[in-house]
Amino acid sequence: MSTRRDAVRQALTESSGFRSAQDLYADLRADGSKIGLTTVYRALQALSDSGQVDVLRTDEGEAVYRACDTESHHHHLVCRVCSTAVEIEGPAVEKWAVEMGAKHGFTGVTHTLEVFGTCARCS
Amino acid sequence: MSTRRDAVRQALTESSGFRSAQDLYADLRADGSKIGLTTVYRALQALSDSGQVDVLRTDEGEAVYRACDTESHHHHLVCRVCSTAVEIEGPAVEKWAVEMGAKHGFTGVTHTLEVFGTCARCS
DNA sequence: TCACGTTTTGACAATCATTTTCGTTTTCGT
DNA sequence: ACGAAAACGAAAATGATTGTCAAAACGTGA
Repeated sequence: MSTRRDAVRQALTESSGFRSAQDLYADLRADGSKIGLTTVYRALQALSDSGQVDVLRTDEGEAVYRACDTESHHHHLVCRVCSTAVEIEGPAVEKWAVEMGAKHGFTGVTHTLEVFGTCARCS
Repeated sequence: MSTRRDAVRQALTESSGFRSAQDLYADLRADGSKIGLTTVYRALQALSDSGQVDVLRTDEGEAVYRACDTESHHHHLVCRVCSTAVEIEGPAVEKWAVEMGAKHGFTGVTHTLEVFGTCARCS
């Protein structure tokens, strides 16, 4: 739809890692865009609502976003230094989570799982 | 050491779920304590630094704490409604995470994993 | 018990990411 | 081109968390 949202999506796509809203805003402005911070937040909200970008929280509680190749369920292997991420899958974990939930009487089970480390380039 | 820190630890222990600093502060004050919010944050910081309590972030980015039975590595099955949590282990997942890291050249691999659902009582 | 240096505490101010508010500008359909 | 609806952006508001700093509690040696 909007040119602004596309700009945000593209800024995100140009990075292979997770980026914060403030980050993206700074990048866009640095590239000459007159976009406002509010719009960046709105775009990211819309993109994550529609499942086009993944969101996760840093240890400090800041939200970071990533435009992933697939919209299907997956996890990430994230570099602690440069935040670059690789999409990974773990079928066994999915099953394990559901089983654990059932075992303790929990319904509607979901889970969050992220793997962190230092990538080859940053080592 | 301090009575204050013990008060926070106990307030946390009395709950089987994850609680936020603001939450604990409200509880303590409601119980008649004159403790300050700053002190609650300091106590939680110290307790988590020493590994006596586990911390995780809600979707909204708020930090929530829990006094777990074990200090060894484990994960949680958390009720989405009442936040009660059960400590769970997944040996297979631990190995999987490390393997995934190695496969992509990542070193110093760690991971975060939490399972969410609605507990039997809240269903 | 008293004086004094150290640690802990709590009221209040400062931060900082994120959200709201609210005019203004653009976009679209007709 | 025209008006309604959607998108924008600047600035103010929010809310959790942290920093500051003076007062209070503690411990200890005299």
